[in-house]
Amino acid sequence: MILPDRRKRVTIKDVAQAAGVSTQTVSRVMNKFSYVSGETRQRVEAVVEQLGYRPSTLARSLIQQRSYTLGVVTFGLKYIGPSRTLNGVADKADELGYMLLMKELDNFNTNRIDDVIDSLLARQVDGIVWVAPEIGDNHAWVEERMNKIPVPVVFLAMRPREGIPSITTDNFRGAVMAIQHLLDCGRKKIGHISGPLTWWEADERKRGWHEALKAAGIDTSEKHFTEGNWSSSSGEQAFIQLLESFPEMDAVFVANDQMALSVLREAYRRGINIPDQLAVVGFDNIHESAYFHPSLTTISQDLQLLGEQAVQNVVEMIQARQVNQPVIAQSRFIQPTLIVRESSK
Amino acid sequence: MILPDRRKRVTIKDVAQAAGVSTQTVSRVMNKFSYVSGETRQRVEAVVEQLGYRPSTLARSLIQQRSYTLGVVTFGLKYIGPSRTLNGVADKADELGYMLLMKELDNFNTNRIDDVIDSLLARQVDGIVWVAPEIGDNHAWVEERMNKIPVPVVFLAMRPREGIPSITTDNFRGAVMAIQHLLDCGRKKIGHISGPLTWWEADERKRGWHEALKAAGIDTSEKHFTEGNWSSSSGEQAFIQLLESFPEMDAVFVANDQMALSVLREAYRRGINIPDQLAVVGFDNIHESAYFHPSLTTISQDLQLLGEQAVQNVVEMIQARQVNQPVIAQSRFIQPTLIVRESSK
DNA sequence: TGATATTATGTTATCGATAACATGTTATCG
DNA sequence: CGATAACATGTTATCGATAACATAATATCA
Repeated sequence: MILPDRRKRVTIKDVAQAAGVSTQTVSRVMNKFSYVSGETRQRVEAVVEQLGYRPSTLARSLIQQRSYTLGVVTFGLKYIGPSRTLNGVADKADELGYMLLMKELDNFNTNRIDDVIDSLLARQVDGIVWVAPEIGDNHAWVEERMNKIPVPVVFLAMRPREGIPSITTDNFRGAVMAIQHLLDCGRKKIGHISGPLTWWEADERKRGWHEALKAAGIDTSEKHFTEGNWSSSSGEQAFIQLLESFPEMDAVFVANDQMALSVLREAYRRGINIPDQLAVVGFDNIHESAYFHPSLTTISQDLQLLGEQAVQNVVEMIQARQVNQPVIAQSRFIQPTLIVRESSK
Repeated sequence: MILPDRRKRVTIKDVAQAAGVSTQTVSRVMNKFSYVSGETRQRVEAVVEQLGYRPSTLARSLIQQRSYTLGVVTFGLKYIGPSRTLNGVADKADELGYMLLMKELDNFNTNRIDDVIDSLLARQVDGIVWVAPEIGDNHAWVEERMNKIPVPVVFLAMRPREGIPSITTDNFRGAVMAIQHLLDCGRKKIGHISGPLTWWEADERKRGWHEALKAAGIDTSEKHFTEGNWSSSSGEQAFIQLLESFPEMDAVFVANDQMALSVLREAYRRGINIPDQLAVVGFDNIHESAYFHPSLTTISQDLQLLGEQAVQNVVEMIQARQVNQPVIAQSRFIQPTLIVRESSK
């Protein structure tokens, strides 16, 4: 069948006229429910097909005060973590019939955050998923302004706050699991290479390292960890530094797999056998880590799932609001899992 | 300052009433141009500030037939390539004052593609950036339907087609550069591990490998390459198979860095020295490849830039159309670069 | 100084759809 | 068989903004 030229948009009026009915009847046909006779329905449907009519979601959103669109605020999309999360968000949104209006943050100043929120609201998003992580005080605005935002918002990778919906990997528990595993392997001198400690997630992982060791009666000090910035290159530096300040170290917990990768390489260069002399545990379980040499023991977090659940959450809140149910804001944790590979034993 | 409760939206009418002017005057103040007395302007601006009024982009889009929103169609977001591209798209869109309406494809059937396009158009996107790659005949619809789509569309990672705007890394040239480099290193028996050959990009890289060798007077046959699916695990399989069918191989060009990673590992396990016995060149230049062991020689493609240029392109086409200029559809290539590291010499 | 241009503001129509209300026709039932 | 419910369709108001047109006051110039 030859499709009609779509250069000028076909509107509900065109259809109504061509079918010899009112626009209201066309609307009824398009939206299924309510009474339309079989004959009329068929006639209208035929015209719809023939003209290639698609209702304007825009116009519908305006009158219904509802857009079936979610706002997504991201940060660091060029890294794999945020994009895996975004992927989960996109899949779930699609499944539930929502589109995504995306906004990538570049830096964090509060003015800009207001703009971002406003620009999403100006387009009538029904809810917002905040994928950008908590860094420094970049979420300071949350407590103050949340109740001014007229749609549900769910935060990811944010420190749980009373009365504000959030969902995040349990970074603390993940780190504890990593340390526990190393202790089980008989290691006692466990160092840590952290992510940038302004990041809440990095801080949690470091806290897990510290607390788990403390619980095992082992003290940690400044000498036992160094700070990276998530990148492989920073990991290399951090490792070299750590070797100097903590030479007797027999295991290291690295805050992400990228940094762990360069630990593996640098260890090899220096003739440090992994895992015999030094056990290594990463965090994230990126696809490649199973193919590092040696393959990397790591804490797996399901970011895809995280994204999906966040969308599920917002949509539930949207629906609850529709029927005027009270919306309960909850903070949820998703538990990561330990994947044991060659780099530890 | 205490922000007003945003639970009920502030409209232009509220502002007009509070300021004692007509809505039109408020509109004039918001949109700068046209005559408004200084006094009135100030009064209106004060009210806008006080009520926290933000115009509804939705309503504006409806009347202006223009949304300042671009549709983005992605595929495989959980992989790093597409997300780097998306990052470029997001940055540039932001810079040019556009928002992004995102749609992630899961699989490819033509019906769904129609739906995707329709759902974007129903929201009045001003243009579309098609980030999803060409796989099999999933772009077959393009030639037939492009002229029915009433807004500019730019395709990425698509075989250039007459009259259809596209922009893509020059995969063929990249592969040729890789092979040329290996030839320059004195290698003559150069194998190839390709991506899935239904992907146009994978096919181009393979073609580059084949043609470059042919130009150097070296024949290739079925035995000299195997096919992977981009993943590290498939790369491992493909490499093992290739070692069997092409044991005398002294270099291998691998279609992406993930697969190259497992080639490095498997070679190490088998005691094959890299680069002495076997030189390895990858493709993509992912962040980690500089930290592989040995570090990986690779072809770097700037996906961020690709995304940026695509947006630049669509926006130019949108603007041209605004002033009724003819829009010239061009296919553009972005040249990749060779990064020499330890895995070849 | 009267004609015309500029400035300032308001009124009405419009974008494309649905909500709310109205009306007429056909079934159904006691 | 008359009353009421169910079905079928149309008319008008509305969402929140801007376009197009109208009007009035002031400024400018021959």
